[in-house]
Amino acid sequence: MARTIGADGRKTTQRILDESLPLIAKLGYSAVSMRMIAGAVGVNVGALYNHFPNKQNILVRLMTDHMNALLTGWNNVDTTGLTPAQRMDHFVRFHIAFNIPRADAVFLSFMELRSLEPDNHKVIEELRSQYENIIATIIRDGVDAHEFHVADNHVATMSVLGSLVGVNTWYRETGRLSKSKIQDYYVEMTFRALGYNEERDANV
Amino acid sequence: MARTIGADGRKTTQRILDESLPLIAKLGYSAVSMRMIAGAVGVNVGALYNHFPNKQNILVRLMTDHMNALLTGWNNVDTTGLTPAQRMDHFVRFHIAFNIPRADAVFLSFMELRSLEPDNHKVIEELRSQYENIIATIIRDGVDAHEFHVADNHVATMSVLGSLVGVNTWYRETGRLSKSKIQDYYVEMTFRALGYNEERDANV
DNA sequence: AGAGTAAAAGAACGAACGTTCATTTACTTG
DNA sequence: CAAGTAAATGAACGTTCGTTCTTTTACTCT
Repeated sequence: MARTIGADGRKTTQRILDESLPLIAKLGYSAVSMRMIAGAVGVNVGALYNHFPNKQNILVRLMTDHMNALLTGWNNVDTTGLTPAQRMDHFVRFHIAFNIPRADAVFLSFMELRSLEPDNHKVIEELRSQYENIIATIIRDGVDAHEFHVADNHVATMSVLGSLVGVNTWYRETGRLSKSKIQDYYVEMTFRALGYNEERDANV
Repeated sequence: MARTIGADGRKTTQRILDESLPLIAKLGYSAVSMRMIAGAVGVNVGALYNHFPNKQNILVRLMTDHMNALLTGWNNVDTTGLTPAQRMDHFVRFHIAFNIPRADAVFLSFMELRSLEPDNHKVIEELRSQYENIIATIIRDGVDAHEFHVADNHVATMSVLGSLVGVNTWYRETGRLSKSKIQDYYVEMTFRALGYNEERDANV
């Protein structure tokens, strides 16, 4: 056999990404072989190399595509004229809404950094820190505007991010809580953790 | 060559565990070969099989040892006669103090569940949920005692756990903040997130 | 001291790995 | 319709994988 009827390069490239994502998220990058991916796509191993130069490049594409979509997604949220607290409200809801349907990509992007060669690692790490900066900036602005009261900006940023990232580890589509209820709860807890509208200063 | 001078089975077993831990934490279970482990220990590949029946068993030992130490550690914290809020204070400090020096084991125990065969997976998952239950119980008791005010017990549990687990992803020994300052900050933010001593009820 | 066991070396096993390559076939373009 | 390119096959490459096995040596116990 050779080229099959209806074969389309762009479609095959996308299918490789689509099939790789859940495989790598479930089993880990090292545990997924090119033959597994080829099998899931329904193609011979060698054909993968028409679309990606090597295995690592598939992982890199998955990660950069996800991180870029995440940052672009937030950029498309209109926050002009909003107070820091209102921006945080929007951010928490955005993060949850964006990440829940992308559990595999989220997991992979946070977990498989260690599988990347140094140069690729740098690229992804940079995108990742841009996302952290979004939170850090909102918190700083909120503190400056006396809406938030935190003992330490960095610890607050990391605590908020950790709490949000954790949603993906336990949320199940079929669960008891709707997505919008979860958003409400997380906004509430985030605001509390950040000392929103407290009279007193942080007593630490 | 054969048996080396001074070779001691129990010591070698422990060395295998000690060397495997950072390797697997850094590279992932699948990416670490038995030859790498043997090399780190300073022993031939075949010798590993005098101490562990197979590769997976090394991972299982690392995980069970860690989870058991974690649960035992908390059991050894005396909380008799304490209010739920005081227990939470102790718990947050315990979690941070225990986990920071064990970053590799923490990471591995949460991340390599997917590398376990079903039976082993079940065992570790059970230990893991025991730990979640500690938090859930304190929160429930605190709500019953009107010390905490949360909209949803489970979401609150997961948010607190996520925020705490995240410490390990950013804490560095050489960082700006001492361990005890971090404990103070996290206790404060956890209490706030749980609506500690609020007059009003949760307004969600 | 001699017998039995514990702990290592080191070679070897087949299977699976990522990758390459020649080849074949389908599509596109002039 | 012919020439060139895109996209696949399937076999093969050299490595590395987890694991097994035989052999050798160090220690322990009577």
